[in-house]
Amino acid sequence: MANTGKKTKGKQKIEIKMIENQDDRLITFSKRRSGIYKKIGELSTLCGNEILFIIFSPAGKPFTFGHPSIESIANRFLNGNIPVVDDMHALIEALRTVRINKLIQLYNEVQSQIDASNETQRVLAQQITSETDSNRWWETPLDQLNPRELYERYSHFSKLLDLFHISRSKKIATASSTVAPTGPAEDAPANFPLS
Amino acid sequence: MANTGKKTKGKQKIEIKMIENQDDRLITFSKRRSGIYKKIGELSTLCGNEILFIIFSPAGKPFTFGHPSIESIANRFLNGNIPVVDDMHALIEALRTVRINKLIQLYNEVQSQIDASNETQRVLAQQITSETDSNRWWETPLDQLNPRELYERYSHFSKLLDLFHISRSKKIATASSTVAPTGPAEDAPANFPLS
DNA sequence: TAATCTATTCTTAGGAC
DNA sequence: GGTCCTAAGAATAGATT
Repeated sequence: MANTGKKTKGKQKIEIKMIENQDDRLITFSKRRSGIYKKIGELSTLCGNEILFIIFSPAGKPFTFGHPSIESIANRFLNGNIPVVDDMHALIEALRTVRINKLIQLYNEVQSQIDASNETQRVLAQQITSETDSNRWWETPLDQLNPRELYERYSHFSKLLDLFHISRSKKIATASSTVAPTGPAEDAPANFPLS
Repeated sequence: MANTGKKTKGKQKIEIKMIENQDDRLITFSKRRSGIYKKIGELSTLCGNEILFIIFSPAGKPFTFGHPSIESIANRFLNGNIPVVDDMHALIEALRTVRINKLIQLYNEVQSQIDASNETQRVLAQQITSETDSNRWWETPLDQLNPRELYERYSHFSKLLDLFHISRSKKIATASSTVAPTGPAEDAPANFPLS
């Protein structure tokens, strides 16, 4: 037979650079992301460790993958499973671990609030236009590590919200007492000024 | 030649379950972690997206891998590169993205504070025993999403610190004003009571 | 501890549906 | 979007150095 008999070209070597064709890029993104999920799951199982994986799609949408459950990470310290603290260094390590776990837990809370279902999405959207509850998640500060930066961000947030006539009549609850009052809505530029 | 001539056994198939032998487990952890780093880097390059990867070693030590720089993710929103917000859903998405980016930034801050160098570690340890600055990082609350839980945690922290005669004379600064005063140090059980 | 080796398994690019 | 297929490239278990 003159024909090679090969039914497909099989895997081809590709150069590691941005895939220009959007369809190919999306396919590759999906395939390789799954492959990484699998590898993460295997590594977690093989080595008994805990993993958080966050990836932003080209469109900016975040995908996460945690192994095992992220809750197990967050609860490790709360359950009293504190590593033997036999010196100052170990204490610092333990506190760091807690802090990181808290981050993960926080992330997961946000994630579950948003991604739970389309219904949740609808409820959130409804709340924006009808409720005045100041305890909504996007209005609570994430932390107090950098009060100044946090203030600036929330100032931006409040402007954004104003642009959409959302929070005109509310105070933005933050850890800082010096948050500027949110002014009336203005015409909305695509990029609002930063200060 | 009766000998097979094979110099090694090559890659063997393994069952995906906890590797009991600690040496093998550590080797596998190191090898596969590198492999995942590589795949993440490739995916980021191929598809132009941004990735954060956090993995806790069996000993609890966190490893991170971000592609490209984590700063680029955190700054995306601050730089005014806000996606066109043409409806309420998109606004929610944008706010969520900011929130996640803030988490990433926070994580990175903690990471850099701790991992920068051994010297930083030493300085921190020294501060524990000699300074009274209430703004030290491990005493500032991460967030205010769950004040009750935060209070409980810091109550535990203060007990831990007491056990090591660290913070006997200080108040633990928290977002809550109802933090229990830290009592005198007691004998240190491996697992202190949770309430 | 880290790098190297090699045979084998695993992953995946490119299609087809 | 998802599945299946194949063949070739890539990763890696087990060992050595």
